[in-house]
Amino acid sequence: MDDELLHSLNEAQRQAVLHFEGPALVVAGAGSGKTRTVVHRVAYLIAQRGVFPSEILAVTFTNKAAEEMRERLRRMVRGAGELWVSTFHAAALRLLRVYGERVGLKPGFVVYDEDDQTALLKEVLKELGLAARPGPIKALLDRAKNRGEAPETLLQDLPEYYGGLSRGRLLEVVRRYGEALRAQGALDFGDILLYALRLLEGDGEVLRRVRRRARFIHVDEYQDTSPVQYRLTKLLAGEEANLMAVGDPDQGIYSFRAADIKNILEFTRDFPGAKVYRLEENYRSTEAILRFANAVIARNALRLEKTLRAVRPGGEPVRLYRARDARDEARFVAEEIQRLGPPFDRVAVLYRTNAQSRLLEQALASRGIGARVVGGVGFFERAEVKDLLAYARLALNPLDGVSLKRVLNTPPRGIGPATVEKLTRIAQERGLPLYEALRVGAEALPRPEPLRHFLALMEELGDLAFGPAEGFFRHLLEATDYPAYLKEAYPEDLEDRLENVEELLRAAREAEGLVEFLDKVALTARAEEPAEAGGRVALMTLHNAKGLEFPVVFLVGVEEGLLPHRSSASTLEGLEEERRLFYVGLTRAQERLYLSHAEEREVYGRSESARPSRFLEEVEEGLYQEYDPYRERPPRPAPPTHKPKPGAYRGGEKVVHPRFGPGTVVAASGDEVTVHFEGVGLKRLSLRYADLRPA
DNA sequence: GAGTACATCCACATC
DNA sequence: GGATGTACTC
Repeated sequence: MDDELLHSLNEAQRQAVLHFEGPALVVAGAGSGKTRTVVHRVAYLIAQRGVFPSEILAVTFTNKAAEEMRERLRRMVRGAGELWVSTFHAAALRLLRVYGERVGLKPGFVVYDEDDQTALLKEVLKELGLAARPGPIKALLDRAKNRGEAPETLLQDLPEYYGGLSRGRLLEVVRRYGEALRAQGALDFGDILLYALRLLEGDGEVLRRVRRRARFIHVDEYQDTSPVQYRLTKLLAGEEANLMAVGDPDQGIYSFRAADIKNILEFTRDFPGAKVYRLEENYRSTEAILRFANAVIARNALRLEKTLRAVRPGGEPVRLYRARDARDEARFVAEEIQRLGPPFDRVAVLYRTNAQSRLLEQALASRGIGARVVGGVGFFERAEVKDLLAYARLALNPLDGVSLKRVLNTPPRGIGPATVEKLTRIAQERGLPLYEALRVGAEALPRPEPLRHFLALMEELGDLAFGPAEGFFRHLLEATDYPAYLKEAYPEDLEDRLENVEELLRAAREAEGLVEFLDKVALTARAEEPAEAGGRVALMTLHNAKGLEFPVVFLVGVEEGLLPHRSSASTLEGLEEERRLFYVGLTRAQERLYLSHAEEREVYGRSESARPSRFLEEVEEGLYQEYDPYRERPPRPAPPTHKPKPGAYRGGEKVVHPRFGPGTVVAASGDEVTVHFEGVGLKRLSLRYADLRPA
């Protein structure tokens, strides 16, 4: 790298780039040229310090960020192919594919995604005869795994009953779940990092080898590292600690994944002698936008004091639109985008929750504005794609019970719930994996043909599993007559589903083998789907917007209950994280920033009044402008329905239900009422959900 | 075993 | 409003 490249950097960036050995923390404010700095530093290490590309590891937050960095390095550095650029999860999985057997993993182990994890938990609950829901237990498990703590430790802090289960029961479920994963040769997301940690902690030889491959380490988005990721980093960095952590405590937004901004706040304590570099010049946003953002984040206490300076003076004022309801808000967004005109891929609409995307999509579509939703229900979560992937996993690992159950009768082949029940019993009684129980069943059960059929199919697929991935799927489609099944099962959106199948084949074509393909799929975040902008507006959650930038940003739903979200507003930590989330959204904007809130919003399909976010009140009025392109708006229509609140009934009232018709309230307590409907009988209804009106 | 008709419970964000 | 689970039918 020559001097010219160094001169294209500002002073703080240059200092960071020139950092050589020992620990360093780069506190990089939003839009301060963070990636640029890291890329230059890597180039500098190689060109000026004689470091080999094969000695450098760069950890990014998403696969997409990894790809981008790899691409930028390829253009600057010779031998860039030798660099190890990857997410924590991908790096760990790669280690486990090579050394996994040293920590007791079977060669064909599979990675369970969230759905699989939930499915397995449900099985465990059923097996233990418990009626609890899997959701809260899953959250608990994930938290324990991300923190690297035994579930017992977390359980101690819980109330005696959690998710409807006693602590003892809960522990039983957690243990059984762990056993089931092991027996099936499966890892969940948390396990990937945990097993890698165990491997490196317990095997000196592997640790030495990996350290040689990672003499110089970069960790991006360090504020969002979990305790387990922290331990992995610390372990790899070792005594030498040629570690450069890059991040911004003001953008830590993943505490629900056990990320802990203490990791970055305490970096200099963890790594004594660490140099700190501060990138505080913001090249992205106009001064108007930045002043607003700075005013918001200044309210937080848990931060490293820093001031982001705007390089771009002036700019359009930040505008606030007060919408009547979410529909009005969506209309405003769509019409304003229309007013601004194409190209529309300059625009992003950001929201707190995925549920908010629907009205926005509709409003844009009805005006002929193309939109792409980043995230949401991802490609690899579509039923048809999951079916085919489940076959693939099962072919590689017959122990995988979750996949087996998914495909056993998909397409329907006469193996219904009753048969599955019998097979499960056989498996439990004889201590066999479910797949082996199938073989037993094929001999012992009264109707063995469907089972024999299925076993023969899986044998065939097993033979193909180590060939090219695309060939595997082509054979699978034909052998199961899968397209015909889709036609039968989903006549209304057959086209879409066939297109998804095609897309899967295309993706498989680019993979080397089935194992690599499945690993890649497992680690590919929903947000990272191939979604070429192509002149379309980007719609996404605030979380998904991290690391991106757009000339025009709409940040909608800036309301109490949404931002800050009702579930996080009760603690100081929660509130500060919500404020950081808002801050992340604001700092995505380069030139124009619109905020909006609605005075009424639907929650669970029922309209509720909403107040503007407290975050708006915290900002001086001069920093934004109220904006309403509809000066003369039509008079507000009367509220569509008035739904009774709990306590509205005592008994004896005449009411009307949209489906059951007229009836009489028999009893009421809180949200629950019992109503006698003429010709229907007694019904227990929840006032929150039922559209019950006085007659 | 498979299809339909409710009932239930939701959902905050994701590698 | 919508996905998922169940209870009931053929």
